[in-house]
Amino acid sequence: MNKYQNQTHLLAAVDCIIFGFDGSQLKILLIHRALEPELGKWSLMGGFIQSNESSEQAAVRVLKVLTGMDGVYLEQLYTFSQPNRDPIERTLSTAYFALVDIALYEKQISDEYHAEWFPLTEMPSLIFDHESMVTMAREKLKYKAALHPLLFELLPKKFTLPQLQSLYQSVFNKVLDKRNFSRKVLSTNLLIKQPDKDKGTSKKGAFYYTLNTKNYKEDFQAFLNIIPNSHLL
Amino acid sequence: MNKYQNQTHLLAAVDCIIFGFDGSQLKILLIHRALEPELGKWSLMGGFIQSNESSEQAAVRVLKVLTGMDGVYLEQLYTFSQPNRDPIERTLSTAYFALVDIALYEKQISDEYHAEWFPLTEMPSLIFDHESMVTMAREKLKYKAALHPLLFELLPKKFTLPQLQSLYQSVFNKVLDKRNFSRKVLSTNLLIKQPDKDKGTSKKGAFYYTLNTKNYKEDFQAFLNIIPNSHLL
DNA sequence: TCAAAAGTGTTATGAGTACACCCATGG
DNA sequence: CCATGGGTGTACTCATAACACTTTTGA
Repeated sequence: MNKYQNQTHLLAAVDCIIFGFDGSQLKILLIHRALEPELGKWSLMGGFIQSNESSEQAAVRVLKVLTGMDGVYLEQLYTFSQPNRDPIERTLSTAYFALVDIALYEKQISDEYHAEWFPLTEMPSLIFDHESMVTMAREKLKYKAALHPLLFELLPKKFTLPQLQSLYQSVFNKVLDKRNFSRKVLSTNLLIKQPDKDKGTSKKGAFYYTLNTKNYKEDFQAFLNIIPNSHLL
Repeated sequence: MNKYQNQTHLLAAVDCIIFGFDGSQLKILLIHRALEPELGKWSLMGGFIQSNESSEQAAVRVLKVLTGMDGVYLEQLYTFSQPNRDPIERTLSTAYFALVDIALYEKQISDEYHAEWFPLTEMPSLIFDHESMVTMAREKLKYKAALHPLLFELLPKKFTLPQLQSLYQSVFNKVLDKRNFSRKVLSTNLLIKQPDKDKGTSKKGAFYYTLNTKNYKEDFQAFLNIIPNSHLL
């Protein structure tokens, strides 16, 4: 059968907003753009969708090729489609946001891939509409993390309650009461206490926990309320 | 400057999942597809993105041209990108979902535009991946309506509490207690009681309410809890 | 021995839920 | 006058939020 007649063909790309947490602050991974225009400026990780792949597959490929990351949390965010968003040629971009354990990639990335982690508070200006993408991704992260146990994706396999609390405090920019926090988190039955402690940040040491992955998968849709409602947005 | 070299160009389309409420059930608006392939089968309202418009603008245009609708609630849902989703030619489709007051368009649409409202329970099979789009749209509607005062978009300017409750019950497929429902809804300060009554469904008549549009816009991000948490998903 | 972080318990308030009766009116 | 749907109040339970002291141990 014939192709559709007289329709505008255009390019389709993906861009990834990659969040990491280093134990005290949220960071985002950026690269120096390798293409004209805007070569050398800071940019999200992105690439064009190839003819045989979906946008999800393109996002996975881009992450793998540009950072070595594999198997990280990835979620479609929004498709940006302003006709002039790329000055060279009309390009539609579907943004994905990714959550990674920064420790797994921190060294590797700056050495091999010439990318850089920026604290969200110190992010440089970005090309095209990438700053809107980041803004939207931050909002979605807050929104979704308030309702679902999403932030564990940012932590190592073993983590402590103080680490987890510090992560929530960074994302929501709120100080939380540790007694209420630990009671709520533990009441979800998502955590399994480990026998060993992290002695890195205190003399007493803090017990490690791991995710109960079975409950995690089943309860992902469950509503958490780690954050009091009134602080949600 | 030159165009990007050696990249795959493709078509980009929008498809709209249009929800309406007729007072007792949720409905979706479908049309007979006007193009080969699958000419004559049921389909969502859609169209290709033109060279000078964003996908949002394309969705607004499609709605206007295919149904006469204007100024309705419209929100980007997801971009569907399987390489073979359209058998004729690679086409990326960004799905939008729309909420409309069915009464404003019910007659006009079937007479002028040959589209048809289907109860969600009696939806025919659809072309391409349109059924996945509808499934995702229904989930998002439920999710978002549980947290935000979204469903008012489906009602006329003046509506009664029994109508509103019936709408929530349809969306969540749950019977709600009318005493608790009215207390919660009224406590949001989103409703303004009108002096007149709708005598259509009872002898006593039910008071009309209108939206407090100022509070509505300000509080849209507020979390509602009309639906008890445990029934959310 | 002391400084610094980890860990834990109680109480008060408010939200959520279950539940039943009276009201207004058209036929 | 009565059947039908509209409208309202109360009491119980449970989740939330505020709050302070003890424990551990390396330096």
